[in-house]
Amino acid sequence: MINADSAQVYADLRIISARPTREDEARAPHLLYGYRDPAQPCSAADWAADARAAIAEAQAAGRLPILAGGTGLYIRTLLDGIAPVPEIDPAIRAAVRSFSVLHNYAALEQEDPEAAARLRPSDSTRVARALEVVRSTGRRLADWQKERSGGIKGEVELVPLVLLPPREWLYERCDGRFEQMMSDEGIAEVRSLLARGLNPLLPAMRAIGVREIAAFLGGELTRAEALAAGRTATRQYAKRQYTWFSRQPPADWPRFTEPLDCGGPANALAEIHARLSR
RNA sequence: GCCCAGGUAGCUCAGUUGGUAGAGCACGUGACUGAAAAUCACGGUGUCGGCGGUUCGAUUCCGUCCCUGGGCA
Repeated sequence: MINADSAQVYADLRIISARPTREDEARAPHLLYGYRDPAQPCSAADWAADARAAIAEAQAAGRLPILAGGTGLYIRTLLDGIAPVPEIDPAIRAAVRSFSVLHNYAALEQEDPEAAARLRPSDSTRVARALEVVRSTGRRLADWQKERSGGIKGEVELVPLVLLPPREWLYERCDGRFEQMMSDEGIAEVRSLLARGLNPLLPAMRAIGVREIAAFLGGELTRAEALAAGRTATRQYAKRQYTWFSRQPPADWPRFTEPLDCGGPANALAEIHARLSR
């Protein structure tokens, strides 16, 4: 099993990211789960490189690699590749991220007007990315993006399956899942993560559940408020995944739309087996 | 029982000198090229508590009833 989820890569987030349990992990080798320190953020390209290695490792061992996870950009990067932008100068990155979108957008209009015209002035992540790329590499992001490298789509036999269970069923699961995160173990996990004093902008610090439970621990939210906020955030995230996986993957990837409880996973696996045996 | 305040979107509330109403959040739809559990865009979803009255027209004014909160007994 190879993880394709951007939060499950972080060591400190076993419960908060709903990683496979130790019992699950005992059933088969699991790779790329909890393998990174939250202090070192993982990018889509970082993960894709690790996933390529993990797939090669599985194949060398004569095992069938199964990727599972909900980060669409990661999977796309692995299969289709990504623009070969070099590492960004850390000082430039830190400087860009310390400014407001407003400030960065004004700078982008000067340094890469084409990108500024393409992006929303309020889109802080993309504005910052375009700006750090042009500053650090001296080349516009759009120029880099004319090329994609590292995709393994042509080198592997892919058996994709998109899971799109009924929305109502999914939302009930989201509510139940956040209740589990608000357990003593989940709260303890967030408490020790907070104790590390990491930059709150790091991906692991932004994971759903960390914010809400931190607010509860800090006395800004009651337990009930934190629970409600976490459930809402989980459902909203599920909806974004739903939109991505409904619309972004190629049309010929099969969509599995049944609930995934009580035989659902078995049905999904049967579908995979059926496709593999063809 | 009496007095006061309030009843407007799923929630918290604004507003309409009488011409059927709008913010935030929630919710819905979508975008997505190195932070993606991120970031962003679009959309108002409503017997304005009920019933009567005045009026060309009432969510708005009047009466009455119901409900909620507070106070006095």
